[in-house]
Formats: sequence, structure tokens, C-alpha cells
Amino acid sequence: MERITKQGTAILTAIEKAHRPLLAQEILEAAAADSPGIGQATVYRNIKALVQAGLLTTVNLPGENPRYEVSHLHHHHHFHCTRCDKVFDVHDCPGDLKQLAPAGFQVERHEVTLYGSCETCLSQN
Amino acid sequence: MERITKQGTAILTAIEKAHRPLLAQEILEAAAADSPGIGQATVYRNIKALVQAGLLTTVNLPGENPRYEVSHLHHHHHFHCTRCDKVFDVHDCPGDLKQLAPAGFQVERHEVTLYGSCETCLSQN
DNA sequence: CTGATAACGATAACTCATTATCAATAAAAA
DNA sequence: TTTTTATTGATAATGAGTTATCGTTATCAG
Repeated sequence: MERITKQGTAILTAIEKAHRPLLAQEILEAAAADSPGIGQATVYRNIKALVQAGLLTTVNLPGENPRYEVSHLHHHHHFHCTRCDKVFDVHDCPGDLKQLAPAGFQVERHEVTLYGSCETCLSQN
Repeated sequence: MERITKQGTAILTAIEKAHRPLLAQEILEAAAADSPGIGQATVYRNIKALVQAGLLTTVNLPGENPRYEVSHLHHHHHFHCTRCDKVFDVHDCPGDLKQLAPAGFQVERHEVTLYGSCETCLSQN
């Protein structure tokens, strides 16, 4: 990524504006608004470069393809809406979960995923 | 699965004896101890039938292929050892996590995955 | 024991996300 | 503006997990 391109800009701004982790497919669709006809190979190439550069972070949820969001430094979790399948950041944490593990096990980190309905889906009935 | 076969028995008992969720590949290896030469198609066929019958439950962890364990009724979570990559049940739960979600969101369930080192790996240095 | 057929093993095929190829395009240095 | 070449878009190829195919084997009802 030595050059600034319309496609590259569209991809990064689409992810920044989303304020939630996006699938490669969602990034393609969002970036296509700014850069019509953008190809999926371009999306994958840019995602890869942005992750390697540290600007994007990969978000893996159970049974899901990877999503990407702008790198946050603070610890957080995710909420998966089971109606619209959008994933949102949860800027809160249950705290120390070390005591949950079996005796003799050493916990280094944890992931929490919440499932339910987002505000938008709830308001739509 | 109308008939009782050596392979089918080997697959189910391998999963029962493991007391932890196993990958299809791990099931193949474990079942091969009781039924040498067992094919992977047989493993996949039996897993599918056992899940449909409700005897097995699929365990999905972030960025991982599905694992399978004997169906438990009680709510529990999982511990993924980052050294040996084995997954263990965690028979405990941080409890209600509804308050973590953004305002206006409705939480229906949650998944917690702990990462660290299991007792066996810790004892091996 | 014997026949019908469910289940098996080997392997080809499939699915789907991701990556490589390559000619055409466009960014930016000269 | 011209030249260089990084980047793009279209598409073929890849990879890994899973499923389908099919001839053979083995379960089990009769």
C-alpha cells in the first residue's frame, strides 16, 4: 500500500464509519457506495495490508467468518444480534474470570460473546 | 444409524471417554484405537447422525473448527489451552451478563471462552 | 444360515472463503 | 505531460473441511 487509491480510502473509511466489526462481504458492500464496482480481491488485499499494519483488528466469533474493526487498545467484547446478524462492540467486561477455570489451570485471557437482539431490531417490532 | 457397528460404537465411546469437546480429526484418531482403519467419511457420517439425534452437541469456539461433546443439559463454558490446543469444559459461569450490553439491547444468552494453559501443560514445565 | 440392505472405506466432488494471476488502469515521480 | 509501476478488477486457482458416490462388507431379520 504505497499509493493512496480511491478504493483503499473507501475501504478504510467504510470500516471507520461502521463503528462495529464488519465481514469482508459487508466491507465490500459499504465500500462500493464510495467506489462503485470495487472488486472483492481488492477488499481482501486491503484488509490484509491494514491488519498487518496494525490499523485493523480481526474479530473472531464462534462459528463465524472473521470480522474487522479499527484497532482499539482497550479490552472489550462483542454482541451478536441474532436477528440482523450484525455485531456490535460491548465496552464493558465481566472482569476477572480466572476463578471459573478448573483448579490447576492458568487463565491468561478470555472472550465473551453476547447474543440477543439489538436496539434497531427490537424497535422494528 | 439403524445398525450397531464396531465403528459407530468406537466413535461414540471415544467422545464419551474424552470428557471434553473433540475435533472431527481428534475423534477419528481416538476411534481408530478401537477400530483400526476407520475412515473419515464414517466419522463425519456418525457425528452428523449423533448431533441430529441429540446425543452430541456442537461446540464452536472463535476461529476454530467445530468440536463435539456428549450433550450436557447444564449451562457451561470452555477453556482452550493455548499450548496443546485441547478444549476443556468449564462447569462454572460468571452469571448474568445482561448488564454488559449497550442500553436498549436485549441479551438472550452468552458464550465465554477462557484461554491459557491446562494443568497437564503447566506440569510439563 | 441366508438374503436384504445399512453402513463402511476410498476417493472424487463439493462448498465457500481466500489468494494468485495477469492484462489494464491510475497514482505519483520525473 | 510522460513514464514507471503499484494497484485494480475479473477470474482462475487454492485450501481445508465436509459431503456424495459407489462397490464392498457386515449387520441382523427371517
